[in-house]
Amino acid sequence: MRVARVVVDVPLAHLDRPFDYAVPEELADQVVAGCRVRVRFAGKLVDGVVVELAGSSDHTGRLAPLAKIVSSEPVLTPEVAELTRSVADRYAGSMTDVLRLALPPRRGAPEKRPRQDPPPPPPAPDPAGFARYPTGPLLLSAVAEGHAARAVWTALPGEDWPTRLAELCQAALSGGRGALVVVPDGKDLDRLAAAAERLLPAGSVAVLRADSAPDTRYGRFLTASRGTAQVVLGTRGAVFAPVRDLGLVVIWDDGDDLHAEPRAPYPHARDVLVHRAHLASCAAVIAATARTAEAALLVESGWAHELIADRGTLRTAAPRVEALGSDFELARDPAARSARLPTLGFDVARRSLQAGRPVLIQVPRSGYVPSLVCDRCRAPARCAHCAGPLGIAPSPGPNGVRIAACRWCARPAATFDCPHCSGTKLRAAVIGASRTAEELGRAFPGAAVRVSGRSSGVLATVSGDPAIVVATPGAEPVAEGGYGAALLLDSWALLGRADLRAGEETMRRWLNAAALVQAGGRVVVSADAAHPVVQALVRWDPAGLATRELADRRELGFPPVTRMASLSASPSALAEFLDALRLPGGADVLGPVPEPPRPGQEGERERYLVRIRRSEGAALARALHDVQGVRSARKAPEHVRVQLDPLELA
DNA sequence: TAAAATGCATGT
DNA sequence: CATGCATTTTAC
Repeated sequence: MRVARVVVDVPLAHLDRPFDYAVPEELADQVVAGCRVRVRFAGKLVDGVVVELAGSSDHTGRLAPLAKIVSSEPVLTPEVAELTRSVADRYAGSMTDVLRLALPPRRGAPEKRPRQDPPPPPPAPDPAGFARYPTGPLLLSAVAEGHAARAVWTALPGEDWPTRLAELCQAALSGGRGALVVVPDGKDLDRLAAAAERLLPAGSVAVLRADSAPDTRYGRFLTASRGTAQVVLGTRGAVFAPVRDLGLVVIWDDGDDLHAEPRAPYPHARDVLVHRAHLASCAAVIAATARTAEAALLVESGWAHELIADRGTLRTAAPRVEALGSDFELARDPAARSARLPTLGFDVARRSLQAGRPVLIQVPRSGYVPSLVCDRCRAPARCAHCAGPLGIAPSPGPNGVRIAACRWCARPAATFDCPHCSGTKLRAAVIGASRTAEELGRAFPGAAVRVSGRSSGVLATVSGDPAIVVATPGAEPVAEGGYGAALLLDSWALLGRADLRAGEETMRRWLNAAALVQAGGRVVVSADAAHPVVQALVRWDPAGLATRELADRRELGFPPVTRMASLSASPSALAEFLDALRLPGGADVLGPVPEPPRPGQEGERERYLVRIRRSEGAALARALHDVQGVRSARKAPEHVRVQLDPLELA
C-alpha cells in the first residue's frame, strides 16, 4: 500500500506532526513528495503538504484516502522540510506555522509555464575584489570547491559589498552549487540584484521580494525549486527558498531588525540561515559593516572564522571620525544655530560642499521610549536583581510617588547605585526629535537638500554633486563616489534607549552611514568621546565592540549567551500556562510585568521572561511547545504568545 | 465537520 | 445493565 505522510494546515499545537493517508490508485501517478494536497481531517477538507511517501504506516486505524492532489509540483524539498521542522522546534512553534513562511501561495499560471534548463556554470570569480582581506581569496576558492567554509565578514568602509556577495555566488555556481543571499530591505536587494545581473549568467538568479505580485512571487519561487535559477537573492522570507544543491548561504547586515520575522514563531533570518548551513553542510557568510554579539559568538565558539582587513588597509579606506563632547558648542552662524548644528559639524559640512562633495546628515526617527539612565554617566540603569532595564512604574506607589521599577521582574528600585560611576541619581533619557530638513537647508544657503526617510520616501542613490542629504538610519542613499562628509546627530537619543542592544544598534547605524563616506572624508558624531561606543566608532573597531558587547551579555546573563523566552497573555492564562510548564533544570522565571496594550488587543496583559543556559535551549522550547499542545488539546480559550530570544527585551 | 467515544436518562 | 439519544472528543 502507498502511504503519503501529510502535514495538515491546522494551527493546533497538539496536531503538529504528519498524518498518514492512503494514496488511491487513481491519484498514484500524481502524488510526489513535497506536493500540495487536500485531505479530509476530522471531517473537514483541509490543505496539506506531502512530506514523505512510504510503503506502510504505523497508524493502527484505517487510513483515509487523499482527497485531492492540488498540484504535482514538489514545492517542499526534503532539505526545506527538515529545515522547517527544525526551525519550529527551535522556536517552540509548529511546522505548519513555519511552512506558511516558507511556501508562497500557489498560483496556477506560473506553474503551467514549461521548466527551463539552468544556464551553464560561470567560470570561477576574479579574487581581486577580496584581496584586501588576507583570507578573502581563500574563502572564495573554498566556496568554489564546495567546502563548508564559515566566515563572519566585516566589510571595509566604502566596500562594494553587493559585488563581493555576487562574487561569492559566482564561486558557488562555478563549482556547480547553488547560493542564497538574504538582505534586510528592498533598497539593498536592488543593489545586490544589479551586481548579480552583471556577474552571473542570465537566468541563473531568482530575486524573491515579499512585495511582488503573487504570480511573480510564486513564479520566481518555482524557477528556484525547479533548479533553473540556482542563486536566490531576497529579504528575510527567502531564507527558506528551495535552492537546489545548496553550497552557500549569506546574510547581509544581520543586526538590522528587519531580519526578525514578525509572524509566529518569530524566527530570525540569521538564526535560520546558520541552522540551514549546519543541516546542509554548506558554506555560510555572516556579512556586515558592523558586527553583532551573535556574530561575535559564532567567531568565539569557533563556528566561523573572521574575514577582516588588517589595520593598515582599514586606515586607508576609512573616513576620519571625530566626536564632540556631550555639551558641545553650537555654531555661531545663526542659521546653523537654529538647526542646532555644532561648530565642528557645520565647518566639516561646509568644507565638503565647497570641495564639491555631498554631505550626509543622519537624524534618528522620533518616538523612542523614554527610559532611565544614570544622571552622572548616563549609562542605562539596570535592575540590581536581574539586570533588566529600569523604567518609571506605570502606576503610582502607595505614597502616590511613581518610583523606578524593573521592566523585566517588576521589582521596585528603591535606591540606585550606578555600577559604572557610583552615581545614585536617575534621570529620564532624552527622546529623539528629528531636525527638519528645512532647518538644515537654511544653514547651508544655496545647497540642494535631499531627504530620504520612511515618510518622505527612501532614495537608493544620489549623485556625487554637492548637496545636503538628510536621512534617517537605514534610509541613507549611496552617493556616487562617496560622501565628502557625514554628520551623525542626536546621538543621545540612540544611545540612551532602554534596549539591551542600544549600544550595538547605535554603532551599526553609525557605521552604515559612515561607510558611505569616501576614504579620507570626515565624519562628525555628536556624542561624548568618552563613551565606549563612540570610541569604538572613532577607532572603527566593530569587532572589538562586539566582543565587549558579548562579554557584557555573558556577565548579565542575556542572549545570545543564554536563551530567553517571553510569554505574554492575560494574567489568568499565564498562571495556567506556568502551572502546566515543566521547566528544565536551571531555568529562571522573571516577572510578571504589565505589558503596554497593543492595537487590536483588549484586556490586561502581562509578560514573563524565562531564562536558561544556552545548552538547555532546545529542552526549554520543547517544554513550552508541550504546554501549547496540552492547551490546544484542552481547547483553552486564550492563546499565550511564546517568543524565543525576542529582539526587544526592554 | 464526520465519525467515534463517552455520558446519561430511561426502562427492564 | 442494556438501550437509545445527546454531547463531547478525536483528528490518519
